[in-house]
Formats: sequence, structure tokens, C-alpha cells
Amino acid sequence: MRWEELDQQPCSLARTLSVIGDRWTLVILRDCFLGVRRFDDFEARLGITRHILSDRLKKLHDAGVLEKRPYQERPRREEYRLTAKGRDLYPVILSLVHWGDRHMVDENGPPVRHRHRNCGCYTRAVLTCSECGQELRPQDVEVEESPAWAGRVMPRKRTRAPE
Amino acid sequence: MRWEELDQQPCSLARTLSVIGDRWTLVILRDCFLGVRRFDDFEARLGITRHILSDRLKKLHDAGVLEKRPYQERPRREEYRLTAKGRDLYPVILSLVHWGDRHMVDENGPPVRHRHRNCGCYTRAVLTCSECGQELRPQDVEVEESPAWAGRVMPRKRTRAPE
DNA sequence: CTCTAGGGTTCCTTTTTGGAACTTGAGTTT
DNA sequence: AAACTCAAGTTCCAAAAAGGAACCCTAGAG
Repeated sequence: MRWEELDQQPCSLARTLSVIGDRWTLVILRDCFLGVRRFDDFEARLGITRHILSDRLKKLHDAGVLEKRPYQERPRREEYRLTAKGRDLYPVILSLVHWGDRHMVDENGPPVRHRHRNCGCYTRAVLTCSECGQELRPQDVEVEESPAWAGRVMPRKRTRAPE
Repeated sequence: MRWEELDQQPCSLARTLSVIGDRWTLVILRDCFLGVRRFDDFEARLGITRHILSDRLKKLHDAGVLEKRPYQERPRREEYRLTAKGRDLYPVILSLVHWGDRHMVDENGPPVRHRHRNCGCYTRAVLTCSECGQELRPQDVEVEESPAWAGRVMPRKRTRAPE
């Protein structure tokens, strides 16, 4: 399977990865959530080559995750901002950060903390069920083919029982 | 910045991506959560080349995300299973799936559904605050340098206010 | 003695990155 | 007026990674 075929697959994860499943895309998005908007700022902060940065911003724009908004005319300059679709990626970013905080820290501990303004506490992101509000753990979630996709779903065969 | 330098950075997201921020790694992990454990099964399901699959499984094993467990002797065969560290990636996977379900579906809707065994409902993953239980939205979260990292944190400069 | 299964490795070609220099339009300085 | 600066890219070439196919090893089965 080539990378470009990924968004054709009947799998929401594969399709999401066709947009953001790239070495650089997620660190670009991290910076978007931190308020970075301009080409040169991304370049300076990320240590990415202009070449690749240009390509990734274009792809994120084409995917509707970022929008370009002019911030001056003569010469026209545009900045990149998250769209609503892009802001919906926040859970992905926070889950990744949380895992790193838990498993990839050194003796200094996590480099940044997240304070939840609503309650004032340092917070950790917890994934919960939209219906009952309990924490979602892998063993509590049963994956079912939806009827519309019956027989054509990406998980082609169940090889053995999960954990 | 080269890819290998990413895990040196004082940023939990960058460090997480140094382990899983790869084209193939997340689809391999998706299959792990679906119960796939063997080399040939991964290969058949993913359409990945054996070369790359071998490399990614080795990296995930080295990172402590997967463990090899023998399931027969003579000839010795081993299968790959998620460790506790690997299972902690579940929120990442579910967040990605959820975003795809919301933004990347076609007329058939999401290809799979997730049923929460505890409450019996089809569920959507919601990110909530570990302290107060409310949903975590980008605008409610304030990012602070932790004291141990003051002045050396990856977000090197705040270029302008966030959204 | 050959075939199959499982789990890889090797070799070679194509694609993607990394790195650095060049471009464009407009304002500023000398 | 010529030279310099800024922001946002684009171009070109070398290096690294991925794709594809064939080959290797161990061991049991026919």
C-alpha cells in the first residue's frame, strides 16, 4: 500500500493518518495550538526545511485543517490558522503529550504542564465514554463493523482474540 | 532537525512522535489493539513490505511498546504483544479514529463502531479533565513551562497570542 | 528429497527528505 | 538610485528512506 492510498481505506484511523500521519505534521499542529501562525516562525521553531514546511502547510490547507488568512497587503502576506476541523484535533495532540509525559520523561519530569482554567488544576487528559462518562479502557471497548461496511471493513480478518 | 534528534527535545509530543510518529507505526498499533500478533498477519493485513514491517516491529520492541513472546519451540516462533506502555497508547488511537469518524467519512458513515461494554452504548471518545471531569477544550487549557525546564522548553518563543 | 510455514534479510530501484541558494514584491537605509 | 531587509516561498542536488521482489533458515509433513 502506498501512502496516497491510505485515505481510500475503510478505516477512520488510516484516513486520519492520511492527513496527519507524518513525521512533521503533528509538530506543526502542536505549534498551531500554541499560537504560531507564520511561515518563518514555524521554520525557526521546528528546525524543518522550508521545502517540507511549505509542502505540509499546503497539505494541511488542502485538507481543511488550516486556513490562510491575509494579515497585510502590499506585499500580501498570509498566516495559517486552525479551522474548526483543525481544532478538533486537540484530543489527538493532548493524548500524545500525555503519553509522552507518562513514558518518555527524564529526571526533569514533563517539560510543560497544562492548567485547566475551569477548575484551576493541573490536568491530565482522560478519555471517557460519551454516553456514561466512565474512562474508556481498551478491554471495555468492543469493535463492531457498521452495517454499511459489512464484509468490506479494513480489519480484514480477526486472527486471534484481543488481549 | 533530523528525525532521530526528536526524542532529545524537551517536548513530550516530540518524544512520543519519536516512537510512533511514523507512517506505518500507528496502523501496526491499530492492528495490535485488534488482536493481531504475528509477523505474517501484520503483513497480510497492512500491505506493508516485510522490510519495513520488520524494522518497525523492532523499533516498537526496543521502545518497550511491544514485547516478543514465544508461542512455540522447535522451531521457535515469537509473537508481538502490547506491553502496558503500549496499551497506554489506546487514547491516541481512539482520538485518531474519532476524528476520522467525524471528518473523513464518506456516504457510508464510519466503517466501525465502538460499543462500551460497561454501559452497552455506542461510544465516542471524549477527552476530559482528570481533576474536574469536564471536557477539555483547547481554549480552556493554559500551557505552562514546568520549573525544571524554565527557559529551555521546546516552545522557544511565543510569537503571538493563541486563538 | 521436496514442500510448506513462519519470520525474517538482501539487493536494487524509486520516492522523499535535507540543505543551501535563489526569487519575488515591497518598504527602508545610505 | 543602489543596496539591504523581510516574509514567504521555489529550485536544485545529494542523502536517506521506502517499495518490490527474491532469497535464507529451521523444522515438520508428504
